[in-house]
Amino acid sequence: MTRAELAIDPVDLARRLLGCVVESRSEQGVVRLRLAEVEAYRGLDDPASHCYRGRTPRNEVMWGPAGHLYVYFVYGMHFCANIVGLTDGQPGAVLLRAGEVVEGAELARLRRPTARGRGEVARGPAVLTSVLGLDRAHNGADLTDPESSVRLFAADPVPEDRIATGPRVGVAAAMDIPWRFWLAGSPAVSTYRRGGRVRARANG
DNA sequence: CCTCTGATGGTCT
DNA sequence: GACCATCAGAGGT
Repeated sequence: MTRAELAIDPVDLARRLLGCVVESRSEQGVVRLRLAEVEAYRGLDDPASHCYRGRTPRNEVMWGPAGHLYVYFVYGMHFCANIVGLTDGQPGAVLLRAGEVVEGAELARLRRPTARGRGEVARGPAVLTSVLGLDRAHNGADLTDPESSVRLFAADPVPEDRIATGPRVGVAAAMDIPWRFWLAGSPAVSTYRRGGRVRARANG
């Protein structure tokens, strides 16, 4: 995808990214996955965002430009990947939470031998990130660069009635903001309740 | 089916 | 030193 296509409000970008394909190439091979679940983190007034308390070395990439990867380390052992959207003076990105593996299931399984889904799906942001083989070395990677080892490919926009929404997962703040989006009925999106905090409903 | 917990270290106050 | 945008496995409050 082009930078212009990605330089939009992160909440709109989250919806736009559903169905799009992320490709990761390495010496091990190629994994491509179709995004099925994402979350938007936008602006200085979003208490769940890493940027809520201002610009720091960690969140630097979130301040733009659009189309770059923001990869962060969490819980002492996992990485999560985001795609930066329009910043326009405000930081913003979309967390990649789940996807269907459309190519490289064998490699995906090799990278996550114990993950649910047996390599055909990547459920959860840390699983998705490791299935793509991404870590801190990929922080800041340009997804719009044809030479990049990580790229993003557009899909036809998903019809509104195929998109479900709900509160973001694992955040204590802003539980009332429904900035989690997923493909209704996708096998990559777990219906498993996490800590009784997940509440959502498909629109169609 | 469900809920709870240990693992493990970077980041910021 | 508290707080994590988590995962997978264990065990039944």
